[in-house]
Amino acid sequence: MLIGNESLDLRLTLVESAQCFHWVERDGRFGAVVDGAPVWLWRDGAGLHKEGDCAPGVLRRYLDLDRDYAAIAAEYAHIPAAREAIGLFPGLRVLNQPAWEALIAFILSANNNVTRIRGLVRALREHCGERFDGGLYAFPTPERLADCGEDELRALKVGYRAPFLIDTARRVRDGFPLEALRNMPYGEAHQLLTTLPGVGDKVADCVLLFGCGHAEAFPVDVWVARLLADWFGLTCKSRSAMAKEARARLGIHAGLMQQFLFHAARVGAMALGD
DNA sequence: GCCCAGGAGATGT
DNA sequence: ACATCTCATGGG
Repeated sequence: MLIGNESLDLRLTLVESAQCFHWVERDGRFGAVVDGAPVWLWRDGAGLHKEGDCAPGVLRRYLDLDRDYAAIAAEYAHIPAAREAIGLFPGLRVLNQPAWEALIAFILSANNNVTRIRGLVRALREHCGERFDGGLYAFPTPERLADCGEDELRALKVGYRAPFLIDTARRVRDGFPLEALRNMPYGEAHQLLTTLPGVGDKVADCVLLFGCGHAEAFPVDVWVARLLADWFGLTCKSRSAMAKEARARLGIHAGLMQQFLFHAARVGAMALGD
């Protein structure tokens, strides 16, 4: 079924840009469990297509298809590094994932690399997520993860993050208002998220940007810290101070811009100094 | 062996 | 508020 014909590079957005870690590519299609059902996405000459029970509107929102990225580009056209990064990746969009999935994935991301994060997310899904036809696994539910033992998760090689996953899952199971974060002011939502085990400033910003619709949330990891120093002249500040300054300079869509800059730096598409 | 990876938490000042 | 250390794991 055709779901749209907007500019969207599925591989870049769902896999390569490291904003989520669970989509699989098979025969040129991209699959995952979305909204409780397996979905496969692909593009041909007519546009973007889906196969699966997921409603088209749900996928359009997940893929951020209803946002005007040309308008975002115009917003940042006066900033050379920003303009260059946007121009390099015309098919990149910032996903709207379920907050719970972004939360678990980015707790695993701490002091880790993209390849290994992907492996850990897969191990977690295959160990305690629901299996569907076609070999796709859903994210484990908060209830299921809350009942895991620490040794059980350590056997999946999540290492010291095991208790973070379990304790955060218990907080969510017991009523932490994940869904309310979307409608809170950014600062309040950020502060509340950092009360969860394994969630610091950076992971909180990832959850807000990729899972709660807060486009101003600006995660600062090792790559973004380098790029802010090199391309924007921000140095000698803490990560949180860099994030605050970046939000001030880049405005209400700072986080969207961050994703273009992050990817440009990480894949070496724009040079970083030493 | 060392350093690094989409960092966070504990402890000390 | 800021600096330093440790925390598993795998790849270069």
